[in-house]
Amino acid sequence: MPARVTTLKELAAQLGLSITTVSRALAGHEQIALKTRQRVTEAARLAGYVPNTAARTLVSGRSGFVGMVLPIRGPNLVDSFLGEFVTGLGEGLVSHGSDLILAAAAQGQSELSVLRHVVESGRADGVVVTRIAEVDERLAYLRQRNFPFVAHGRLLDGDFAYHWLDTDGAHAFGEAFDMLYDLGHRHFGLVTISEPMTFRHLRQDGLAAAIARRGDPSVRLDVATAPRFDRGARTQAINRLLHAAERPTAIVALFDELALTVMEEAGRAGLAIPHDLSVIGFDNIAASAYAPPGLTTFDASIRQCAREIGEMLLTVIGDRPTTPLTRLVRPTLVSRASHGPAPTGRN
Amino acid sequence: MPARVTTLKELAAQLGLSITTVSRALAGHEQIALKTRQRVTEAARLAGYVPNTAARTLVSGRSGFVGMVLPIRGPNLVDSFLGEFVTGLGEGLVSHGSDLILAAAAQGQSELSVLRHVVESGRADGVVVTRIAEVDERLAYLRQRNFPFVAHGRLLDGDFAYHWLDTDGAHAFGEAFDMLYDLGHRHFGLVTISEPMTFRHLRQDGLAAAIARRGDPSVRLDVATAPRFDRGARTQAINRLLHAAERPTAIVALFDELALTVMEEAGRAGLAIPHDLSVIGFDNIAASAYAPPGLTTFDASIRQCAREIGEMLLTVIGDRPTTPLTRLVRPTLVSRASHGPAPTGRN
DNA sequence: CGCACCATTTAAAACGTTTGCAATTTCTCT
DNA sequence: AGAGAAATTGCAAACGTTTTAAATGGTGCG
Repeated sequence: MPARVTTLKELAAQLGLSITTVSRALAGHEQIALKTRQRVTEAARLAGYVPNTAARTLVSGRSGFVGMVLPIRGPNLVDSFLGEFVTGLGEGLVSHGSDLILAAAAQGQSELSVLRHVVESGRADGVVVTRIAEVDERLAYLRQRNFPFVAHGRLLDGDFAYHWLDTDGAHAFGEAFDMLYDLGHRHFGLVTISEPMTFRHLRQDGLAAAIARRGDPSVRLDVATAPRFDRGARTQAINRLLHAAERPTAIVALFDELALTVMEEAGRAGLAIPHDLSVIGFDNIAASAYAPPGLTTFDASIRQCAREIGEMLLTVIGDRPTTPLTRLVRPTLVSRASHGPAPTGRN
Repeated sequence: MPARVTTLKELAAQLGLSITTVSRALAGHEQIALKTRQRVTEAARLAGYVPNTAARTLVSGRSGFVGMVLPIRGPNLVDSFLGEFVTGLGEGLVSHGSDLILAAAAQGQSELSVLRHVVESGRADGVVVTRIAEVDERLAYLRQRNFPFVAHGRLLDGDFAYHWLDTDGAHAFGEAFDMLYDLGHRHFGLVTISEPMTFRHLRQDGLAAAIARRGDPSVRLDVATAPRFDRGARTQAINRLLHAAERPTAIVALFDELALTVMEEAGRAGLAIPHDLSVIGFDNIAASAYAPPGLTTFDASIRQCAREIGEMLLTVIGDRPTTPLTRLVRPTLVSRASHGPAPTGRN
């Protein structure tokens, strides 16, 4: 390894040129003689010169970073998409040479305060916001701050324009209903969460809309609700559904974790899947492929979405488009063995 | 929201003080009068002032960031620990207010070049290196560069001192062998990968050592090897093991993904687990709990380890300890239903 | 030979912060 | 009141880069 040249100054001294010329040569300015440019580039390469990020950021106002807040939840709660999401985001950013900053929000610390810190400190040129709440203070802040961001998810009311990419959960849930209806199911269960996240709303509405479209008054929908991270309450709610006098023949869960719990509890109650009960989830997490008999679910291709989000954000940072970039991604059905025809006789 | 004050200069002007005083007051210097300190702090709070990271980094030489390279592999290959690891790391860093930088290495781009870029650009004060190879150019670079880092994993030969945290895979594999031996197993299979990662070496050595310790010449070990990311070759190697004239009664896999494939292929071959074949994995990924009959494996508590790595790295950055910080974490056995007594009759 | 013009290079300011040292103010004591 | 010490505050440089505006040197032409 050659002697390390840290700074432009050192490189300039070594070449007998001014800092300005070296800087411009490396930036490829036409006004610098081609021969000089080549000489400088070669010397920089040899010296392993990498421009100092802090200095460049300070003068240019661009850090080349994209930020994201990482909420730290209870000791055993890890966002099941984080790995995929971060990989996709990295993939989307790498072509422009941008890096990702993950700023952790400790338990109890508001996500907004961390977000503000990231934004106001100039650490990032833009941010990604995920898991949109029905009333989302982060979006409100970013908007009034006029800071570049892309949301993974939508607000319910389009009261202000912003850039987002969302999974079309409404469509998926409609598709799930139609499929189950065509298999003879009339009595449905929905397992959902109590938190005011917009994706919950959208998926439920998609289900309701599909039911309404069908216009069959014999269709019945029972809903079980529990807080997102309360495993006990979740199990309880699901069991109420499973042990009701009239049990649904098909249960749709807001996401796979819930669907897997449904399958577990159904097994415990002696119900065979899909013979006695059809179950459909959403997200296609790894475990869903392995949980017998294999969960039918929807794949939202998180990594691909995150990649697009990264690319969108780079566009937003670079071009500051005035019309919102929006993208609705339709999830694909992953048909496994947890759904089937409605049971014929009453059990 | 109050009018935004971005800079120290503006804040100083507003308070009728010099930049120096404001800076010192916010830093809590004793030499600034208490009353002034309080007045400044309050004004800063009100104005929502957050110091500019670039400027601070430039002058102090500390960025407050910890870096990590994120290798982008094939479209469907996501590091299964990434989510947990990143969460733990964030958790470890958050108390000191450090953020995490994830620099993606595009497919085909060398991880080292990205690491160099992160280091030389002054983006990070220290880095985390995972998945240590038997000959690891990243470690060599960081060492000669004398740059703070903590490795997740060990080199095989302790030829130079560095800071690391590792999972005691050798111990776990010994434990697995002992348990299976005591259950009557004598013919073992090992499913492993061909890449020269040190964790492979350590785990295999742990197994070999346990076998040697037992000193029973009737113990036999067959090894199936395949490239880490080649699913076809993996299946093939496993099937050679399963369909050998004399089939092992117990298979130990280097990690859960391999163990799950073993269970799948065993099922396909009509073998009942654990009746005909015991399988033990390593890592305790989410799917292992769901894959019937439930994979017995070892939990390495990645999140907790990553958290410790984060804390170690902050110590390394702050104190530059001369003696290496090392920590060997013993994984815990997660006993599920994929292992049992050796089959009595010969099949 | 001198002037204008072009190509190429450079000096200096700026970004926002921290910090060594100096300056100012306030206090204490005689 | 005045000197000296102590407490408090401020000036100015520095970090490494980009960029504006200006300087330098060379060439062709009259």
